[in-house]
Amino acid sequence: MRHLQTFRLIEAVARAGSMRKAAGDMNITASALVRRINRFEAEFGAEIFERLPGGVRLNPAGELVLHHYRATRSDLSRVQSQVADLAGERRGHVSIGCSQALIPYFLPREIAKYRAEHPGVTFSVNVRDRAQAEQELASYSSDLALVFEPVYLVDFEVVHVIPQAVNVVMRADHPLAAKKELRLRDCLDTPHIAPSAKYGVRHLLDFAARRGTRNVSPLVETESFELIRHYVIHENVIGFQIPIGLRDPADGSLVFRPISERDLPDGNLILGQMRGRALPVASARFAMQLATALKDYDASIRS
Amino acid sequence: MRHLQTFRLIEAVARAGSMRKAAGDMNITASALVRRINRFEAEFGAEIFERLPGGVRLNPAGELVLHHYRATRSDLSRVQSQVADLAGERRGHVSIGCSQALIPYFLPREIAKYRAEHPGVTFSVNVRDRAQAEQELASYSSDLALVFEPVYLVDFEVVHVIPQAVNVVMRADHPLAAKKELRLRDCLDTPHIAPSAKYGVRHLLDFAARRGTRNVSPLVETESFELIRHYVIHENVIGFQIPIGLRDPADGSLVFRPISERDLPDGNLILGQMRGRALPVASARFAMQLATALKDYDASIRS
DNA sequence: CCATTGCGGTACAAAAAATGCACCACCCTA
DNA sequence: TAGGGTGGTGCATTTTTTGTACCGCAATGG
Repeated sequence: MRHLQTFRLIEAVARAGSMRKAAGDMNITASALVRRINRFEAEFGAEIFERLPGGVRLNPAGELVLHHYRATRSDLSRVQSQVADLAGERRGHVSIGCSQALIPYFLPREIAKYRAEHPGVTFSVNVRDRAQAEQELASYSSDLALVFEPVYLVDFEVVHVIPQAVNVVMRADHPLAAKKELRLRDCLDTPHIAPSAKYGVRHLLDFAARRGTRNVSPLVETESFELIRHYVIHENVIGFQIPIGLRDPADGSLVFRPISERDLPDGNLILGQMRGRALPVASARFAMQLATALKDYDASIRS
Repeated sequence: MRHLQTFRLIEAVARAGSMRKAAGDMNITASALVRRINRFEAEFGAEIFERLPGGVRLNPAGELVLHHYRATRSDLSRVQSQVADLAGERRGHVSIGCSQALIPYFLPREIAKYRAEHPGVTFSVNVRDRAQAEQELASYSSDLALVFEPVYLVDFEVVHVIPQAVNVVMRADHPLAAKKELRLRDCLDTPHIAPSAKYGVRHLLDFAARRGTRNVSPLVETESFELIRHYVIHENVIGFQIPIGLRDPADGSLVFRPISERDLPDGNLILGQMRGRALPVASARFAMQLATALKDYDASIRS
């Protein structure tokens, strides 16, 4: 939609922090860009950038303008999506920010299932930590967030929530594998590998450990749960993950055991969107499918 | 804002029902207009007008596009208003659709009071019946509605409400003027002049009369409450109006008496806006002032 | 301390886009 | 069947936008 071009340029300038850089990014001359910005400011009635030596920065008015643009763009794409729906084309794009645990099993299955019915719908899936996922909802960078233990910013609206207990991941021959349920102290006493602090699993572990005046002291700390799953095969230590990110391997080499609820409360896996936003048709339908799938999944692991 | 020009043209075409007429209205050639519309449809990905012999009409997709435009325009003007507020200019425009009763006394006083503090703010005030007022909120044609007994469409959000009893208006020498409070049957038995059916006062009267198996049979039926107030001076009949549209004249020629609540329940005078819409700063502030004024007014007539 | 570098901004010509004019095919109506 | 209305289109013209080459300025780095 060409009538939003100026806003796209404004966004690029805000991102680049410099008109000349932004001009390069947008394949345009700096002079043309400068004039578009200046003309917009004149027409709009106020400056939207602070001119600093060495670049520019959005001022508060500019923040408002940028937010208006993002809301407009989002609403327009919603309209286009609804129109495509009207015409029976059922096209669209769904953009999701999610925790790592959803990557290996849950989301691939759900996306494939959705695309089987609506082949015209495309997806973007990005791993984001709890804060990032919510921030991207607010900037209309993604339509949905599916995160473990979100931080609950003001604009976060919960669509569906299921509880998930933190599980211990280890080799089948690990001493602790014999027990059906583990105590937190056993886990902390044995060598362990843990995710870094910005993830919900670690957050819950830290909180529970501190309550028992203990500390999580991982021998390896990582941002990758995939690393955790694979590392425990090579060195016989324990790792942590939530069940939705785990599946018994065919060779039985890995086992998972929940940590007793006495020590560690269940965390929440939450599907959310930006508060008050009208999602595009495809995203809204997919969110509904996800909510159903989460509900069924939760029912299945409880039975 | 020039980037919305195409949408303005679309709106004009939708209003005119013909591209050539719209082209005339917008001081542009039909050819230019046709090409802009066609280019927009190509870019948008779908037709937004039905081509009929003898003109064009918005199709459902077009309705969505037009609604998007109105929402966008409204949000943009909200942003501009907020920015002006940031800059301490305190400019803006407030657009109100209201019932006739508010015209003579209440709104002029409140608007003057507001403008005394914010001289940069301009107003448009239009008399609308109950359905129109709400419909104009939905199309972003007005920011606020202040109506007696609204019909409550889905998108109507109540900001403040006060009860108002239907009053009888008559000359001081009318026989019924002797009583402090009138019964409905007395009013229906005496010659009366009444507003037409689309107004809340008549709606309440009709409803109450039918309950008593009676009929409102006005000797003059009018859409103008001003006519009612003046007519009862010339022919000694009774008329109806709500208190907020009435004030004792200096010469004591007119008197007002409430109809007993046993016969006629109080109606609601309601200040509302479009559901979920973020109003421009000036409109939001004025709505708050109106709510306070209504509350004070209600308290004063009860004491 | 002065040359260099990168910044936003601007004059002028070239390129691109929008517009106006004349005209077409079409459909309804008188 | 003729006439007036509709949406749509080729072409020359006008308006707008862009690119090139600059300017003045402030920070930076030898």
